[in-house]
Amino acid sequence: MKCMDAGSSRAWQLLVRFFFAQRERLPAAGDGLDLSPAQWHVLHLIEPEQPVPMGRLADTLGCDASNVTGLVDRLEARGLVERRASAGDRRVKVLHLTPTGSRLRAQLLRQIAGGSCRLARLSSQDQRTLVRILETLIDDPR
Amino acid sequence: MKCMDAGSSRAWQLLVRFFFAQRERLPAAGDGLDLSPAQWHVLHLIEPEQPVPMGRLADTLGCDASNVTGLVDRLEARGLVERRASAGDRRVKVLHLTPTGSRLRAQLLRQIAGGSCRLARLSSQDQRTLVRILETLIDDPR
DNA sequence: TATTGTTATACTCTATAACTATA
DNA sequence: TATAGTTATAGAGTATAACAATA
Repeated sequence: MKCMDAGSSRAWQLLVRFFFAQRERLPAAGDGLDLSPAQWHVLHLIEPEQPVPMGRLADTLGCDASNVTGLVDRLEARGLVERRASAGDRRVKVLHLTPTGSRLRAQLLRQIAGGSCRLARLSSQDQRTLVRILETLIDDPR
Repeated sequence: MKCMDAGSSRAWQLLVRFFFAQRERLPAAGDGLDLSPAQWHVLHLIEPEQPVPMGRLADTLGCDASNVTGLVDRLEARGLVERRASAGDRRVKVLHLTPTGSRLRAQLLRQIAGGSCRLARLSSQDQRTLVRILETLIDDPR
């Protein structure tokens, strides 16, 4: 199969290794904030003033809708997000960050930024290239 | 703090998002093999003919020892790994891959290699750059 | 006494299937 | 009928605390 050429295969192997190495450190990142990795991810995905429908969240997370229900239940119980009925289609519920949620998210982003120390050692050019490549990888459908 | 400059912070955020995006897709990778992400990870870590003590596995996974007990219980129930008492210290149990486990692990590695499809769409130059950058990130101590 | 792994317990994450309300 | 979200249920992952066997 042509997707296993040397360059991309090597890059993939490195990404997987880097991914696993960092993954173990991610829960620690949200540790002081009492967030599980999944909650951490959800909070990361909802930007203030930019509400997200639950269905889209399920798509982005790549998990079942029933799962999102529980996830949001817990976040809502902590007063971090709010469900509101969508104006156009009343079956849809959109998620808004509360002020508390917004503040916690900001803390979270600061913690994430703190993890970028290694990346800061890259040259500016490499940083730009990395950003561009990652954007390609993330945006590319499937 | 100087590690929070715009370029590295953006790159880090994208890396984190990419990790999570992949994380949700990992079960799919082991899907045909009926492996959860955690089991996937454990099997990935035990090389044939190179047994691993349970304690070291807990360290590598970054989780509690009690967690490893359950994880290994399920793998052992499927005949993929085997607990054996260590010769030197009989408190320690080392994990060996069974022939079945070894075969499944080989399949797993082939699937991982297949995951490089997205990366194959990058230009050769980008692939080389990505490899170089990732090597820097991984080799750099902490 | 200290360490390795297990057990008991509790909570979160995850999926499937059946259900409700809306379209 | 089809879709968005919920509920019920079950299994896996995770941590803490108490425990057994060994050092």
